[in-house]
Amino acid sequence: MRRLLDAGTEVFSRRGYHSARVDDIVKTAATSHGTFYLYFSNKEELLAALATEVAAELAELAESLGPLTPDDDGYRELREWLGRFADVHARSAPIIGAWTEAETGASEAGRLGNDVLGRLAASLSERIRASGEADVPAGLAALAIIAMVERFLYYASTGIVRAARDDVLDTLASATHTGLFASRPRAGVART
Amino acid sequence: MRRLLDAGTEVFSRRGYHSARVDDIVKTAATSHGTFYLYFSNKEELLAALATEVAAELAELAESLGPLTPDDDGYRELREWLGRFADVHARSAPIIGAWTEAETGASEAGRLGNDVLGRLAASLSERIRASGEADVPAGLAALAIIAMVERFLYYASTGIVRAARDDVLDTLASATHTGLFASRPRAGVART
Amino acid sequence: MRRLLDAGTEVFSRRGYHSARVDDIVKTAATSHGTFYLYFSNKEELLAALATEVAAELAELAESLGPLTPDDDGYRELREWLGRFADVHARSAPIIGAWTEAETGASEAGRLGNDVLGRLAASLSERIRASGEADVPAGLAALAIIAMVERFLYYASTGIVRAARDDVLDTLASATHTGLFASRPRAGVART
Amino acid sequence: MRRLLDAGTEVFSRRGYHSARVDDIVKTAATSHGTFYLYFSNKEELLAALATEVAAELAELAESLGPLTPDDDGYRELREWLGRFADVHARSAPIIGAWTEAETGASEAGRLGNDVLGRLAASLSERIRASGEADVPAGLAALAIIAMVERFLYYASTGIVRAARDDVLDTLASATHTGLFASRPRAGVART
DNA sequence: TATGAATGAGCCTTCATTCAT
DNA sequence: AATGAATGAAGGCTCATTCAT
Repeated sequence: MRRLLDAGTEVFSRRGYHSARVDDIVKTAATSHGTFYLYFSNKEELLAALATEVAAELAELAESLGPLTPDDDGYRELREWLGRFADVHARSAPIIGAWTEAETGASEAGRLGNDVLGRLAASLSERIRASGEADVPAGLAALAIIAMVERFLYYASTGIVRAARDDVLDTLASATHTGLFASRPRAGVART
Repeated sequence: MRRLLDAGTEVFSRRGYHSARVDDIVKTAATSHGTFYLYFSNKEELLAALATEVAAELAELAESLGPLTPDDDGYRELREWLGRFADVHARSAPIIGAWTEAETGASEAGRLGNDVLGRLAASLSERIRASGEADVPAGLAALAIIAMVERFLYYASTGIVRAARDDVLDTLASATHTGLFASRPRAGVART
Repeated sequence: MRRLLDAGTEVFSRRGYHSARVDDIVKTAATSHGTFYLYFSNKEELLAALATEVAAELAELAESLGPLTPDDDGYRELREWLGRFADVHARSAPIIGAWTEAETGASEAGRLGNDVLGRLAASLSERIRASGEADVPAGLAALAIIAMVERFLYYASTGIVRAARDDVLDTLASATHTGLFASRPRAGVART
Repeated sequence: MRRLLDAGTEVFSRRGYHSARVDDIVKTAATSHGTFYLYFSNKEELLAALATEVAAELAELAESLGPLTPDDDGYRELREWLGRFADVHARSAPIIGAWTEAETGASEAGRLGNDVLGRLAASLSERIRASGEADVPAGLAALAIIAMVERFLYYASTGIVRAARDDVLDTLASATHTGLFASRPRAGVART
């Protein structure tokens, strides 16, 4: 069962939902089709289990963020957290991608994404609020930061961004810290 | 042929690559399977054509960005450009998603993404450099900003972020402008 | 499509519903799986189509019964009709058997049997009533006669009854005619 | 083992041969797959055992028929016997049906049916012969009567015939008694 | 150019049977 | 004797692609 989950992670990550054949998973796990359907009632259910695992990891990650401050301590905390984010992201992104592709109904997938990302954003907002600083970003801004982190890590994993891990993390930490503590809303400027 | 391209856009956008059946496309276009294979030698080729179209639109978008300055004019320019980005993104994202899902080999897909995103990032860098301001972000930072814009628009389209279009654009313009002109690299802080 | 129906008749008759493989049917019809599913959305639907055909044949058979009288003319009419019954039964029984085995829900199957058998029994009752004779059998008795005919033909087809076609028909005609015109209800006799 | 036989009776009766899963039987019997294959070498063998049991019951039933006479005593005897037939039939018919569906080769199934039904018909003939009456029906006619009884009980069990048990038995007793003592062969009438 | 009926390889899923404990 | 996890052959169904008209 663990073997099937691991095999599923590997195969879904490599091929996505539709291209992943149960046969691949079963061969990777070195079991039989029968065993697969003993533990999961279909291909989608295995993916759902993986998505759930991954969502839990991300939720835990959200909790692991310490208090953020404008000073170097805050920066360091952020940068370390982003390092952990990068690790979790490497495992979770392909699974969430496959889950989105499977679209068990946008409802499920949407809810998963909503929950997880919302929790990450909430963590960010909360940790700064805890530091008592001004310029606390609205939920929207926190989500924008999460968006940047998530997508940039994806660029890095794809090779669209070709940079060393440390440079990637520095860039993100810097941009994020700036975004959190130096945002200057321009609401006054006319929209067109 | 145009009808097939449009039908492809619609169906690939709604269902992704694997779930889109040639039959769906053909019915949407009100033609026959035979005609489909008269113009495209297979399902993937139609998608490739769409991806190319979409890449061209994004390239054009990249060119349409005016000079960026730290002042309100620069902000306004940025905000307007982001409005156009949002429009193009709405059409292009599902196609690029489908193209990624199809992954005729990461090579093609990667190259496409690389080209397009690189061009967008290059535009950003260039436009600021043109304004003669300091703090010109490295290519990496420009890509981080693109990442944020792209993903945040995706959040908005999915409903993960539930906000009015103007709020979404304000948030992005603000974060982007800040990122471009107020970045304070922390290279000095020790990594852990 | 006709080829598929004929192939279905042959294969379902020989093997029943569950043992009949779509592959057998398709090979017998000299077509492909694709074609099969072009005309029928699944194995069961083909059988349903056959059951409907067969039900129509039986309904027609019910109508083809002429007036029955106690005399030799009536006997002759009955005997001829039974001959036609035997022919139709030979084709219909295996299909109805397969249909029962498939049990699309006893509802459908039950309804089919009910309709068809009810119509046959109604024909019998009606034709005698038309002859103005006494001893008109109740619907129940008419059904008992149909039961006998149906099952006895089955015995004959299976080899449980090993007799020439004419002997089988004589036996049935005789028993039926007697049953219709010489029934002596014993309602007065105490039940135990 | 008894538990397995009972479970088999229940499950085969409810679902027929092919739709009955060994798992269902094993769960109903509250044992394991391993135990199943300890007593029966395969699914079919369990059914065969049940068919044999049922055949024995029917053979016993055949023996239990007393002497038949044209008078009310004979009628009463017949009617009582039919009551016992109805009971045995309720248990045996689904099993024989499943056995037919399994058709380990028509040979086995045919032989079983042949034996059992032949024995029932023989009993009927014999009991009348014993009464010394004329018009002793040929084996064929006796089988026709058995056919009627069997099938009519089936109609009643299915709901095709919707009548109270007593009405069903009265109808059968009446028709049978008539058939046995009032048959007027029409061998003289020309066949067409 | 256009059509759409036909094809068949491929994949998901089931379930009778086995065997190590 | 009993267990039940594991096996894998078998079969229903889909859908991209072809080709005769």
